[in-house]
Amino acid sequence: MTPGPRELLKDAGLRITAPRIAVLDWLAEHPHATADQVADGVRARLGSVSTQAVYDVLHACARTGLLRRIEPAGHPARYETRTGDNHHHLVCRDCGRTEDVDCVHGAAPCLEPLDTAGFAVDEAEVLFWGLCPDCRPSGTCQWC
Amino acid sequence: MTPGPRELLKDAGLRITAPRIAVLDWLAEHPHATADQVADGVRARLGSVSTQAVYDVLHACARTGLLRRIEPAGHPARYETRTGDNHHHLVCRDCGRTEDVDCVHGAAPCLEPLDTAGFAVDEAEVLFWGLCPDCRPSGTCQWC
DNA sequence: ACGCTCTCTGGAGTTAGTCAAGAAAGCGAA
DNA sequence: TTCGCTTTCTTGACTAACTCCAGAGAGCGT
Repeated sequence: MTPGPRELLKDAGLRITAPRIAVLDWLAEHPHATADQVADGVRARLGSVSTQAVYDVLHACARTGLLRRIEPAGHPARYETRTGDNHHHLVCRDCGRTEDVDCVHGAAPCLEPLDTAGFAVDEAEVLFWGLCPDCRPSGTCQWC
Repeated sequence: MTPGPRELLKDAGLRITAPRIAVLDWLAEHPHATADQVADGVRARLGSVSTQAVYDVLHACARTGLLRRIEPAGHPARYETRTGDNHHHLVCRDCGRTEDVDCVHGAAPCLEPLDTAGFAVDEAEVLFWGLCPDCRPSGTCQWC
């Protein structure tokens, strides 16, 4: 049994509040949502929540590892509850739709650069760019 | 001998204008610069260039393959003249400093997702996140 | 040298998010 | 179960990094 939002928040040392529970609940059902979408979803459930509160919750949860933040270039940030494993993402260049892809190489960090130039590397992020099925057949397709 | 900006622009079917030459010249000397930095550099050379012109040049050149655009999450986009090969990047979480890394696996596309979920994938982007030598020794370091 | 078309200028507008101050609410201790 | 400290939420102003638009200006093929 996976732990509910209350346990997750408690274990992370965060206070249990209605906005936080609603954000985690909603994101569990709607992975890869933007902050805007999360705000809408949470408001539908709680009535009224400030934008700032949503951003605070998302940041607090991302910081403590309850949520993972994905920021595809040119698109607003997206959040997901699937953390801990080192999976990667497919992103549609057109609509920003994002899907999970399992790690190509097994365990994290999955890839190591040849020369780190003195950087302390802690994560290898892999994004696969393309067009999703919905955007692909349109006339704007530049790959066919 | 590598071709100069004029030849590159001509071959790409773009008009040869002072802002374009200046942008390409300046970027060749300062890889991984932001649009802001490019604008400053170009203005230092030409006197006065509109922000819009800089963005237009960067977009036109990125579209025709003269420049590559890198957009690390949470940092402004950066541009580089090294295109054609499938190299990747090291990005500092703190200051956004970006460095080249040669492809971990040889030839492009270098990686293939196991399941593309119907996406037409055309690029695998790899970003190595960490802290650069300048940001690393500071007290805010969370990895040591 | 002409004129079509692409490019640049200047200014307003947008998106996605941050900052700050005070009110409200969680939660450990009494 | 109440107190009071601290975190969290609300409201509203603010910012960075772009984008959009209309018109002026400048390449370049003929």
